Amino acid sequence: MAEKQVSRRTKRTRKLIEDALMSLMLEKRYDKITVQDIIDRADVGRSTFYAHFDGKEDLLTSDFEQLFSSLSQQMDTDQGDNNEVFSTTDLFKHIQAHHGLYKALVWGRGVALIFKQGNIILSRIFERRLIRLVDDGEELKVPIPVLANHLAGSFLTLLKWWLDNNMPHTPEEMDEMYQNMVLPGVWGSLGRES
Amino acid sequence: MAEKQVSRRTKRTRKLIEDALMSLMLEKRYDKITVQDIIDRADVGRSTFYAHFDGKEDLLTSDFEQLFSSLSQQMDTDQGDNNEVFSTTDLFKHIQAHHGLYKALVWGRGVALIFKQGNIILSRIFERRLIRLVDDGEELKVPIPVLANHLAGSFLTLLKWWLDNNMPHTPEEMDEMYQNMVLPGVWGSLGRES
DNA sequence: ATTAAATCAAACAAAATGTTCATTTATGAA
DNA sequence: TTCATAAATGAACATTTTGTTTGATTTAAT
Repeated sequence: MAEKQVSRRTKRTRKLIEDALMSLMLEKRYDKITVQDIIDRADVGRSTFYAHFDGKEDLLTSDFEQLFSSLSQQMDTDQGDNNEVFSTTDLFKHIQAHHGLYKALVWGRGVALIFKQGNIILSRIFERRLIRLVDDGEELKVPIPVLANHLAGSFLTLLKWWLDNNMPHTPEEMDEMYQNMVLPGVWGSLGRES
Repeated sequence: MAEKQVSRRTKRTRKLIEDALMSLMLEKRYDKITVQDIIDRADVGRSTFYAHFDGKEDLLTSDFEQLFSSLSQQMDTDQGDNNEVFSTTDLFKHIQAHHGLYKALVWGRGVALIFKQGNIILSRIFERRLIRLVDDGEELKVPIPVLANHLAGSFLTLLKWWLDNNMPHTPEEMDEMYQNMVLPGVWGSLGRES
């Protein structure tokens, strides 16, 4: 995997631009932000911007993917014992640590991306975990993909609520609520007792 | 409430434009659609468009509000007996009836709007229903607003899955899955047995 | 048939997006 | 430190999209 060779100058510039977008996103809706705004804030030439990104869209996805890939990586190593197959404490912690960033994303067009990309990534993770729990051929009240989708969606919904309300609870408390609301239904749908 | 006096001609034109946007949204992402696209499709003059709407944004919210207001109205009259406080069959039916429209909305920028506006409207409804179920002062594992948010979010997540997968189940089946996944957690969080 | 409202096309101004290029600046390898 | 070169600059430019204005036409209600 040939490490992409990037000069520190390039790295710095990219970071300048990315940070500019983030800071702007805290102030106004993504679709109201122009490229001009970004390069003004980043104090970077117009041509420089286009040398690095194809446009606003590209910039946003770049930011976002970076963020979520570190997260999904963490969740994947982090298997958890059987009692905590669906623990989200670490997720909430990760997000608390980067909450400025996430908050920015949860605003404007960010919501769409979070709910799309985030759902895809999390669903995949939950699906893998669910499959380990059921014997194949087993008849379920709710199909696995729907369950996985539900687990991911519920998490993201709760996450959004948390961020929208300035994180009034600890990650542990949030996880507890999540477990309370979601687990009974999941176990039931799998035909298990909690 | 003086009924707004609109000529049928105006109504027709507005509908032409609204339909044009809908049909375009099935083809490409909302933010890639230009006003030019819309008026070409609607076969309507540029000035006419701006006579009716402030811009694309205005048009979309107009479409959306119209759709969701009829829905929330229906849900509000439709109280349901105690066993079906959280029945969503009618919701799924309503959406099936307008699925072209919803599918369009669930695409591009629509997702953001659905998950924002839709969540607000549904949360309000669920919150009212939840309040009727608990004695005040009662200590809950999960606060009512969080529960309401969860109910709304789970519904919208499931709805999106349904539409994304070309509605492979009947509204009744979808509602059953919804109940299976969501109710046990809600009753548990309220400190009740199902 | 008359009239007022609504639509039209076409031409604008203004804003935002991308591209190009000659010039300057910083980087890292020698 | 030196120096070749990769990267950033900014200013000019073409293009696209937006939103407004005009005055000529069409349409629908009385």
